[in-house]
Amino acid sequence: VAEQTSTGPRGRYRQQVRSEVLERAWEQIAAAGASALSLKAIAKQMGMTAPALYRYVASRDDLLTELILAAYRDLADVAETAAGTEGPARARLTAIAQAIRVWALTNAHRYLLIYGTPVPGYQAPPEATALASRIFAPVVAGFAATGPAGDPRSSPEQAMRRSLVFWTRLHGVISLEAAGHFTGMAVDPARLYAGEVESVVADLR
Amino acid sequence: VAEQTSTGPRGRYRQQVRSEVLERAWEQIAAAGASALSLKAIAKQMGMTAPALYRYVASRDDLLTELILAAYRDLADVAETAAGTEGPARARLTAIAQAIRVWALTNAHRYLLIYGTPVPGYQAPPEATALASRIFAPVVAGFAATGPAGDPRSSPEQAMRRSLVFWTRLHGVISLEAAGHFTGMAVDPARLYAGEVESVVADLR
DNA sequence: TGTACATCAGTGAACGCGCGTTCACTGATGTAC
DNA sequence: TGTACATCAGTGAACGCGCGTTCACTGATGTAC
Repeated sequence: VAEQTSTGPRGRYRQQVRSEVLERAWEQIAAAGASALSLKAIAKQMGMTAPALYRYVASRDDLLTELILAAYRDLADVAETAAGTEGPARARLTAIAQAIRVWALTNAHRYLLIYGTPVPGYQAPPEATALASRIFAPVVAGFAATGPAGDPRSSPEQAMRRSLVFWTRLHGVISLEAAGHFTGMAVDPARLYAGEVESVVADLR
Repeated sequence: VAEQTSTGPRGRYRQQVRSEVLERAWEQIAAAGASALSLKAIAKQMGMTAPALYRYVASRDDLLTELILAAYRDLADVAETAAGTEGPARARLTAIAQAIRVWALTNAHRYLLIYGTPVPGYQAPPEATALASRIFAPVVAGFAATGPAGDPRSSPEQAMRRSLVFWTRLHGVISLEAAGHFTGMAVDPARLYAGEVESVVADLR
C-alpha cells in the first residue's frame, strides 16, 4: 500500500492526497487527542468514503505511527538547525532551547504526542528511540564542547548529566504550558523558561 | 442519583459497590487511558449489566470528573501531610518533594490525569482549580517562611517565583519518569530528582 | 493522431464490534405495624 | 414474632451511534502501440 508509483501525474496526485490525509489527521489529534484518531472521520472531512483511505494508509495504527515518527523527525530537524548557530556552546544551547519551545508551542499536540502521556495501548516503534536520541544529541554535544568557565571541555559523564538536567527543566516548563496548566496563574512562561535555560547554561564560557 | 441513603445496611452496601466502581474505573484508566473509560466495561468486570451502574454514577463524564477531583484531593492530602514535617523550611520542602514523587510514581495514571496531556474534549470543573492551589499552597508557604541564608523571610513575589521553579523542575523529572521516557536511557531518576530538589532549596537556611 | 488496454482511485454494501443511555420490569431486602 | 408494604438494586431489551476493515465493483486516467 505504502510504496507505489511516486512519479508522473498519478504519483503527484497520490502524494498530494496522502499529505492531505496526514494534515487532517493532525487536525483531529489537535481537536480530540490521539486516541480519537479515526479513519472514517478523516475520510468524511475529505469528502471521500473510508475504504478509499486504504489506498494511502495501511491501517489506523500505521497512520498513528507515521504521525509520531514525523513529529520526532520534525523536532529533530529543528534542534539540529538551531545547533548550527554560530558562536560559543552557551549561545548554541540557548538557541536550541528557544527553538524547541517555539516548536513545542506551535505544535502543542505534536509535542505532547512525543513527550506527554503515552497513548494507551500503543507501542512506539523502535525507530522512535533512535529519533529521540537524534533530538537529544545536539544538546549533549553542546555540553561536551565546553565545561564550566576555566575548563575547556567536559567529561562525557558530566555532559550527559547536564544535558539531562537541561532536558527535564525545559520539559517541566514546556509541558505544563503546552497542556494549559499555567492559565489563570499569573505566570510569564517565556520569562520562566528563559530563567531555567540560564540556570543550566550560566556557568559555561 | 448521587445522594441517597448512606446509613443502615443498604447504605453500607451502596458505598461498598460505589467504591468498587471507582476502583475498577482507575484500573481501566491505568490500563487504557482516560479516554477509554467505559461504563459498560466496568459493569462487565463487576458482573453486572451497564444500566445498573446508573444507580451509582450520573454519567460517564460525571464519573471522570469524580475521579479527577479525587486524585487532586489525594495529592493535596499527601502534600499537606508532608508539609507538617518538623524542622526548618528546607527540610519541609524536601519532604513535600519526596512525598509528591512517591505518590506520583505509585499513582502514575492519577498524576498524569492531573498534570499530563489534558483529556480531549473534557472540561475540568472549577473545583479542580481550587484543589490545584491546595496542592501548591504548602510549597509557597515553605518558600515564604524562609529566604536565602541571612534573610529570615521572603517577599511573596520571591516565594511565588521560587515555588514555580520548584514545581516545574519537579514536574519535569516526574512526568518524564511516570510516562516512561527514561527507560533505556541509563538514568537514575531518584538521584536526578534529589539533585533538582536541592538545586532550588540549597540556599535556604 | 487514434485506439485498445492496463492501471488504479474511489464507491457502496456489509461484517462485527463497543459505546452511552432510556425504559419498563422483577424480585430481593429492609421496615413498620 | 409474623405479616404487609415500600424501597430500590439490578435486569434485559432496545435506541442510535461511530468505529476499523473486507470485498467485489465501476469508471476515469494514463500509456503503449
